[in-house]
Amino acid sequence: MESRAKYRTKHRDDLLSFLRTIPGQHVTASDVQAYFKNNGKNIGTATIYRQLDRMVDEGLVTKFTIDSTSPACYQYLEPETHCQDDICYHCKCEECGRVIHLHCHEIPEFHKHILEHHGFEVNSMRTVYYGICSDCAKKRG
Amino acid sequence: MESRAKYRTKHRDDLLSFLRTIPGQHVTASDVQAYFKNNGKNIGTATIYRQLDRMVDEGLVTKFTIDSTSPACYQYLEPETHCQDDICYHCKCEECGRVIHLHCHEIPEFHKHILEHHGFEVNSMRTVYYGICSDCAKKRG
DNA sequence: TTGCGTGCAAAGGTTTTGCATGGCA
DNA sequence: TGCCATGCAAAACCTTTGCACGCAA
Repeated sequence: MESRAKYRTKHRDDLLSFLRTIPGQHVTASDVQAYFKNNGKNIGTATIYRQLDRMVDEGLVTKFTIDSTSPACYQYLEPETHCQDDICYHCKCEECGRVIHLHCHEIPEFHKHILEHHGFEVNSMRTVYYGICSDCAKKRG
Repeated sequence: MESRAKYRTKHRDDLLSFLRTIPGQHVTASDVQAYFKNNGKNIGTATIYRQLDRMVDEGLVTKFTIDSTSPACYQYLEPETHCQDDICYHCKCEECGRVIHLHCHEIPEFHKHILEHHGFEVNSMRTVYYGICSDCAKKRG
């Protein structure tokens, strides 16, 4: 099945340019819209969702959800960091709600174990580790 | 800070009884409401959300989200499997939607690493590994 | 010229909230 | 009796959809 021909539009270029200025960061559709509004450019909500979803399909961007009440997050994937070594993993603190980006070499090895011994191929971009961050652990005592 | 006194109500008992009949299964708030409606009992939407969220706080139930458009899932946690040795870990297949319960001794060790080297205390009951199950991987070829 | 992209507004669906009433302790 | 729980409806919120028009190729 062929996919439809895709056009390169000004909005798409603007979106990609913006995303490239914030590598590794998470933004919501509404964050993106606010950024353009602050810079005098208006992009419709639907357009932002449509372009972002298209980029997810194209593998340029990942999308993930922390929980059902907060909006979806999008993150631009830098082409040069597509190698397994520099992927960041997401830890969400259940107490303060902060999302910590973890760079840990043991995680890919752990995922490899799960694949080889349990046949399940973990999607690193999608999986979120829930727990308590060090700051909140200290406060708890 | 003290937490408020909590009451034991008929709706709460009904909800817990129902959840205990479907251990390891995931239900949405709307599934739960439909179940009671089919059995002639009416429980308001808000009540279901409020009780379910309270059970999550109490550690009786876990809640997780597949993506931002589908509703949140709730799962009753059987008390007898609360001991560390028999905790099962949840893997959700992004393709077929199935949830695989994994018993793996490397997971607690991995979580220990995250805690000791990165200061983040993973909550095993809440964390869900997203990815592709072996069946779907085979179908993909 | 063809058909994809866009804007706007409306619709769709889930979850939360306000308030009066009912029920547990 | 004092709070907490509930029901109902409305509100809030994110995301998708329909349609007419604009624009890329």
